[in-house]
Amino acid sequence: MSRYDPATTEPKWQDAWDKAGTFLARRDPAKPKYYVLEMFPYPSGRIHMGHVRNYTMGDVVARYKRSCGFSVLHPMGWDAFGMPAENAAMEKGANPRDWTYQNIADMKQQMKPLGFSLDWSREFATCDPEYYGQQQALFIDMLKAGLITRKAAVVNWDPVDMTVLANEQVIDGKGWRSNAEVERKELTQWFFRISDFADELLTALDGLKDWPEKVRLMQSNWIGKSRGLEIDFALTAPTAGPEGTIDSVPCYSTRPDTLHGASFIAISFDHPLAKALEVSNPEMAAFNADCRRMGTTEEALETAEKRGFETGLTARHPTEDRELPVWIGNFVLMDYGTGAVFGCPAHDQRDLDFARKYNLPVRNAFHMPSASEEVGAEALVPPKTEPVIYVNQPAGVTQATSQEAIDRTIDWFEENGLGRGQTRFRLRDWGLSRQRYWGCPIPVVHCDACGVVPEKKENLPVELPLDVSFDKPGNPLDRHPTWRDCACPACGKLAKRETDTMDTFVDSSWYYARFTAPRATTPTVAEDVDYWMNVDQYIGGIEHAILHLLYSRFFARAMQITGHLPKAAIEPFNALFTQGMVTHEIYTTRDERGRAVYHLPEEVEIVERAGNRRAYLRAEVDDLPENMPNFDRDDARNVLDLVGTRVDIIPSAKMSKSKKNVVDPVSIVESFGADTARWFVMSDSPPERDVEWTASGAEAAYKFLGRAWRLAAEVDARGPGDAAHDADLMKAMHRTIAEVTAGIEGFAFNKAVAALYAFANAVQRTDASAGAKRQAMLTMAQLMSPMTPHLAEEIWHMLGGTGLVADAPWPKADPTMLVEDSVTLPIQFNGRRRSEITVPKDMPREEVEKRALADDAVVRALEGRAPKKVIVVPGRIVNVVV
RNA sequence: GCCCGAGUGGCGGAAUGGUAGACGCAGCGGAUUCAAAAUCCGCCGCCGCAAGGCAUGUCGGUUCGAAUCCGACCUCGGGCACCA
Repeated sequence: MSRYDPATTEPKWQDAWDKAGTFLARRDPAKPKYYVLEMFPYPSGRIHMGHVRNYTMGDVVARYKRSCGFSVLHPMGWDAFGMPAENAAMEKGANPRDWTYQNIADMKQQMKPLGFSLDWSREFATCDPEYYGQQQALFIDMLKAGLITRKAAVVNWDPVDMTVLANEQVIDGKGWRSNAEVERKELTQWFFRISDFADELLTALDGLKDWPEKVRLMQSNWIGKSRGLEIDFALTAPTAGPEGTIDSVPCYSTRPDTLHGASFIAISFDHPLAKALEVSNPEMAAFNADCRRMGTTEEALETAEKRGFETGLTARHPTEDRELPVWIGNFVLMDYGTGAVFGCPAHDQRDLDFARKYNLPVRNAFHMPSASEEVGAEALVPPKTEPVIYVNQPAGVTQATSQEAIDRTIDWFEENGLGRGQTRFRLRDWGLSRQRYWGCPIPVVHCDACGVVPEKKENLPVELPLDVSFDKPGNPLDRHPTWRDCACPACGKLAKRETDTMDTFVDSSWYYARFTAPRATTPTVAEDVDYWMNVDQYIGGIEHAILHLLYSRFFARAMQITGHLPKAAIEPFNALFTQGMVTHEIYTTRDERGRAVYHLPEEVEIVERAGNRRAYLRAEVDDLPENMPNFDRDDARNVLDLVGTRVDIIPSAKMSKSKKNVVDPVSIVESFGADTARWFVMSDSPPERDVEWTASGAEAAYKFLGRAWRLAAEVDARGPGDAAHDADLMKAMHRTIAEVTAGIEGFAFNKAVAALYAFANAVQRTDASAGAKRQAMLTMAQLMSPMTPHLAEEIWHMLGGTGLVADAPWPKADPTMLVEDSVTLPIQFNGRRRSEITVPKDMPREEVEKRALADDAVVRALEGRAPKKVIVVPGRIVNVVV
């Protein structure tokens, strides 16, 4: 073979690995284990560059750890339940099961050529009855352990399609298909009691040292521990409610220090008081009904215009002789706190906007020490650590930081029996019921005599029926008579199966544990989870920073309580890495009505001249030679400006089908090979940031791999060389080993790649002996092998390496080869670089200073003045200050 | 709206308190070639003939020294509990 030829070599080495069983994970008590996991994909049917990047990162770590002597577990599976399968069923009449398994087969076929070091023998899909049956067993154990409860929750209800909508199916408050105004509807639902673990999930975050700080912060804020005060505001006129007379409104506040500034009470439209009053007040009922049409997301609530309805009731201020009007506010939710708040406009922007709108009074509870201005358009909300001057503070605080004042206020109210200090969490219980077909059936039965009864474990899995139709909206399980009707597991009488299925987040909350024993007839097996758990390195998108990761952490605890995981695995992911997206430019033209029309990258011709990039529709460019006999592609821009259609280039955006800025990994692998795709996604951009896919970047990656191949093939071509240069090459080699190792260990793959580029330049330019070059290229192959495993095997084999490079131990940098004898120091004059000197590494500070002051540029700059100060930082810099 | 990030040449980025722009792309010049592709060598932040000046989203601060630390702002991205 005389050239780099990935099309033939890549399948060859993949076969070699398969035959040798190189990547099968084995429990090997003689070796330390390492578990690498990438967030498993949803089987959409097509892999995209984001997948390639995600799995390449995991593969680099897996292959590297393997070389370092670890017994590695690197599995792959499919997050296979979810709405797209049902949508496909509705749109194309496909069966969700067939559609999903076909997609899995397609995606696996696209993924295999990339050469990932995966143990495919452990593959499973969450829609396999073998998997979800064990999930049902977990559910039953958790139900019996008191980790699951049932209660009412609000869902998006489409009154036309008579179905529950996901948040993404609600567009501008309307159902995506019916276009009907969506309503809030209460349903009884199953919940995981995750809020019982709020404090534990919060404090345990401190132990997750190898998680990104930002993810821990996001989770911490999400859990939202707060200390506040619950105070009763007595109604001046008690009102008859559904469950007796309501004579006060309890309000929870994290800012009880500002009670003097309270100027109104706002209650939720679902508050018992609101429900009691609306019966006799049609106008209020209409307002409340309107509120109940709002979306269920926090975002919808927070961004909606703040509106209120005055109830006419008043409540007494608990410590001052005045009354506050009671309003219904669309921004107060019954699920939070007590469903009622006191409004303090001066120190809360939302309350201030509300007060200005409805002409409610605004009074300062405190001022800044420097000024005592009344609040205008903006609420006064200084950091809680800044001292402020209080006015008529209930606990008698005059000057203090807000934090101190809050603590003292809570104490004072408790001492005087006027309120209750409380710790609350923002985290709510995890509603897991979904009114959908394509999910894991909730294994319970509703019996008229026995109530809610869990299915017997021997009857698991409760399998989804296959004879379903999606011609009508709603959940087909709900109208499937033979599936729905069943025997009560307790009394044996005719009963009804639960027709709700589980949230797909449940599926992904324990798959990491299942990979340790994917075929077991129990959810997990002790000796396997003992050996393999935890996941040592977890890799996935930042979009999962909160929900998926928090739910998984909860599940690990629940599985420990129910005996499915050891105590040591209570935090399932030792280290977490969140990678960025793969982006691409978007190409648009406008149609006759001015709307954007998107074009695929391959439909666009980019013409680049003098630093300007312009794009044209390729079809027109291809037509040109016929139209113009003297067509010169170099001069295409000028010609195209006259006859071509200009295409606008919109810089990097997340790849999406609708914007047509997608690059298909399959076509990249076909034209350049898997190693090029892998090398490209690892180079240039740091892995936590987004990477922009560019055609020229992919070509550059391909060219470099060809160059590396040639350097190896031509080790002897330039003659025996000169052994006098060997030491320099070996120094460069050891420096490269150190840099690549540090790059992989520190998830800075782009820096590892840069070091390999530099090393290739060094090998190319050296006059060292052929033997030294051979050694350099063998090491180069090893260092490249995690990123470009096929090429590495090829070079290794070509240069006579023993066995597979995948089995060779990772090279170690010799520390004595990394030290330099002399060092070049920049010399600054008043902080600006003027010159530099090269001195022996260990030169004493005084001598360095003397040399620096004797430097021509320094003498010139001093103009005869004496330096005021000379700063010498050994090994780094000299700064002369006058 | 709230929470969390990110902003450095024409482009991707490097430098985490000490020479801003490593390495790569694009571009420019040269070698090789009948020619082209490929390959190889060199140049390459901006202004300036030069000396020098200006430059890390914007404005201010700390420091002998700031891309890096602090404060305010701007823009873009992620999440907001039924998308996965």
